[in-house]
Parts: sequence; structure tokens; C-alpha cells
Amino acid sequence: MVQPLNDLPHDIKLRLVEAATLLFAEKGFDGVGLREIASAAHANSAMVAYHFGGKEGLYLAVLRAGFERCPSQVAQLAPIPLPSHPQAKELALKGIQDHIRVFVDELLMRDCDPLMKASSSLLMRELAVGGPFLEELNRDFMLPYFTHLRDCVRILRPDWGEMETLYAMAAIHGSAMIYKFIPAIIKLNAGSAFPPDSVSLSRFLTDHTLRALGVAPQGA
Amino acid sequence: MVQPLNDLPHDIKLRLVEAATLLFAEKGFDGVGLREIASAAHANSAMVAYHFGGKEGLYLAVLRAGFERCPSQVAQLAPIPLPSHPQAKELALKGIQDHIRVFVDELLMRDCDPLMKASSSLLMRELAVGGPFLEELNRDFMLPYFTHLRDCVRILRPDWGEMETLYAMAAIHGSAMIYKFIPAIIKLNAGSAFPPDSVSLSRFLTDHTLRALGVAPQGA
DNA sequence: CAGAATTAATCAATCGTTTGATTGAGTCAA
DNA sequence: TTGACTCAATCAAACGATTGATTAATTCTG
Repeated sequence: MVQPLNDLPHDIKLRLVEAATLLFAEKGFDGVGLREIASAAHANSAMVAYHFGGKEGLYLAVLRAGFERCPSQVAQLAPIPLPSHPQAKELALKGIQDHIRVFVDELLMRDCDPLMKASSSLLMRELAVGGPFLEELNRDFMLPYFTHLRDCVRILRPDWGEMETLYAMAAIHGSAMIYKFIPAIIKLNAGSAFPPDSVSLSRFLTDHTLRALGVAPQGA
Repeated sequence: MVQPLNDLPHDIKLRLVEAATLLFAEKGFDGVGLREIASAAHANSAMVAYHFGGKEGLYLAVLRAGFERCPSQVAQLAPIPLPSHPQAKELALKGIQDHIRVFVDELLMRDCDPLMKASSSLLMRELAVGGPFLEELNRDFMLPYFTHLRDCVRILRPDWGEMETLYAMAAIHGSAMIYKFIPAIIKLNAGSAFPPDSVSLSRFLTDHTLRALGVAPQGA
């Protein structure tokens, strides 16, 4: 059998999707042409129309591949009991800790692989602008985190109304997501503290958040 | 004198900049053509090259106009004293309160005027991707806030190292900026709590932050 | 009139897409 | 086993449309 001449995937569809992932993430949908993508994938530009129906079809395929490349770790989180559970408070406290650890890990860990970093960047962009994938993105990525976090906050702060709970949830997630949204500015001002270390950041944010929720052990 | 036929500015350069601001914010730099911009501005597309030297020149003019359209309110903040000041702690506490109020106000207030909202969106995008305006944006918009906030945190938590201080600063800003970064997702899950009310949000974030810094009055 | 401002028309380049030909592997009757 | 046929995959080339930029003529203004 003839071996592949290089380390590119043998499947041309896969090559196109991966090359397009990197280029779309770098230059945006309108910023890159099919010829450049096809050239990077060592393929003919007509293959885009043949396999994906066009440029938009390729973009959708890139996003779908990004879904599968960035599996959500939220399933690792232990389910949160009802507020009436005898150990609800303790479990919710641990729920916050686990939530932040998994959330930060998932955010920062994706930067290891360039392809996963590009997919993550594209998905984040879709999250921000709210394209046609908004509901799918919300369901697969954010909603499970929201549900888990809301259950925890409701147990720890039963005195809060819906508004305070939502404000708190947004504050917690924003504290971590800011590193993905304005990394350039943070790097410019943080110096050696960027990129943040996953372990130290999640530990700090856990303490920070538990204090903010008013449920931290005294003297922290 | 002939009156303007519509409510557009008389100056054609201003018309082009304002139309381009809205369209660039909506579709991105590559997503809109000069003819569409010129048409929206009731001008000839050749005016872009004549007045701005080209499409990139127009984009730079749009960003510069955005600078002036979105003046930073950070000058309102009272300067933070040295840690040796006898009332440093009290002033730093008030500094955090003012910081969050002004920061949230500045973020949310810009959504009133469509033009200011578009400029804000464009500046935010530049903040995120780190274009050639990154240093100017950082100096005019973020750095004054960073400096003020770091001074406060250093006084309130002198036991913290540089890393913890930076983590805290990012957490505080991220808690507010998330409403500008993923508004679509928040709106999808928050229901009636979106868009957030500037007053209630800054009040919540102030309490939230003071607790997180471990300097809140007991029993909050 | 002189110079700045504005226009319609046009430029070369690039865009996404389409076309027609070619390849190579599989199918099946003879 | 052969030869004719099918079909998906791939290619180079060209399509019409649109891009940003440019030109030359025209209008406005002081």
C-alpha cells in the first residue's frame, strides 16, 4: 500500500475542515478565501462545493467538528441534590468548588492543541455574536453549567431572588471567561501572570467565589 | 440656503464615518463593501478613497471617532492614596464601590444610542482580537481602570502577591464585562433579568466584590 | 477663474461557484 | 480473465459577480 506523502489526514474532507478551522479562527469567515483554505489543505478549491455545498456548508462543518473536538466536561460534576436534602449545603459547597475547577480547566486546557484552540475560539465567537448555532451551543456547552451553578447558588443563598442568583452566576462565569475574551489586554497588563495557571487560577477563583457568596470559612 | 434633505449630518466625512460605524459593527470589516457604506451615507464610494485614503483609512477613522464617542468616565474616580495614608483602607473601600459603579455605568450606558453602541461594540472587538489599536485602547480605556483597581486591591489585601491581585482584578472586571461579551447567551437564560439594570447590577457587584475581597461588613 | 469636492465610469484583482475532463476503483456479463 | 460500463472523486480552467481602487469629467465654492 502507498503511504500518505505527509502527515496530513488522508481524508480530503477532514483536511479541508481542519485547515478551514485554523484559517476561519485566524481571519474570520469573510477574511479568508476558498483558494487559501484549499491550498492549506492541499486540495482543490472545487472540493469545497463538491463535499460541503459551498463556503457556508464548510463553515457549518467546521463548527460541528468543533463541537466534537471540544467535549464539555460538565458531565463530571456530581448532581446537586434538592435543597431539602440533609447535606444539601455541604454538597452545594463542593459543587461550587468542582464547578469552577472543571470550568476553568475546560477553558484553559483547550489551548494546548492548536486545532482545539482554534475550534474553541470559533465556538466562543459564535457564542458572542449569536449566530444560527446559538441554541445548540447554549444547550451543549453553557446550559449544563448554568443549571449546575444555579442549583448550587440557590442552596447556598436561599434568601436571594432570581435576579441576584443570575447576577452571581454571570459574575462567576465572567471571572473565568474574561481570559478567553480579552487575552491580549490581560497579557499586556499582567506580564508574567499570563497565561494563567489552571490550578492556581481555579483555586483562587474558588476561594474568591465562596467568599463572594458569603459561605466561605471565616478567616480566609 | 438649502436645508439638508434628511437628518443626516451635512459633512460627508461624518456621514461616511457614522454609516461605516454601524455597518462595520454589524458585519465586520470584511463583511461590508465600500459601495454599501457609501450608499448608506448617501455618498459616492470614491469619497472613501478621497477623504480617508481607502477602506482601512476609513476603518481607522471609525475607530478614532469611536474613541471620542465613548469617553472614559474613569477620571471621575477619586485618586487612591498611598497605603501609608491614615485613611487608606476607608478610601480604598470607597474606591472599589465607585470603581464598579462607574465601570458598569460606562459599559451599560453606551447601549442607549445606536451609534455609541456600535462604536462600543467595535472597540470591544478590537480589545478582544488585539489589532493595531491595542496599545491605544489599553492606554485610554483599560489602563486607568486597572491602575485604580490595583491600588485599591493592594491596600485592602496587602497580604496578596501580584498573582492574586491580578486574578482578583480580572475577576472583578470579568463579572461586569461578561454582559458585553455573551449578551445573547445571557439573554437566552436570564429571561426578564436581561438587559441588567445598571443600578441593581452595580450594587450587587459591589457587595459581591467586597465580600470576595474579604473586606465586607459582617452579616452581609 | 482656481481649487476643492463630488460624480459616473472603469480598472485589475479576487471572490464563490460552475463546468467539463480525467482518474481509478468497483461491477458484471462474456 | 477480460473488456465495457458505472460512478464517485478530483482536477484545471473559466464563469459572472463583486471587491477596493482609480480616473477623468463635472459641480460647487470662495
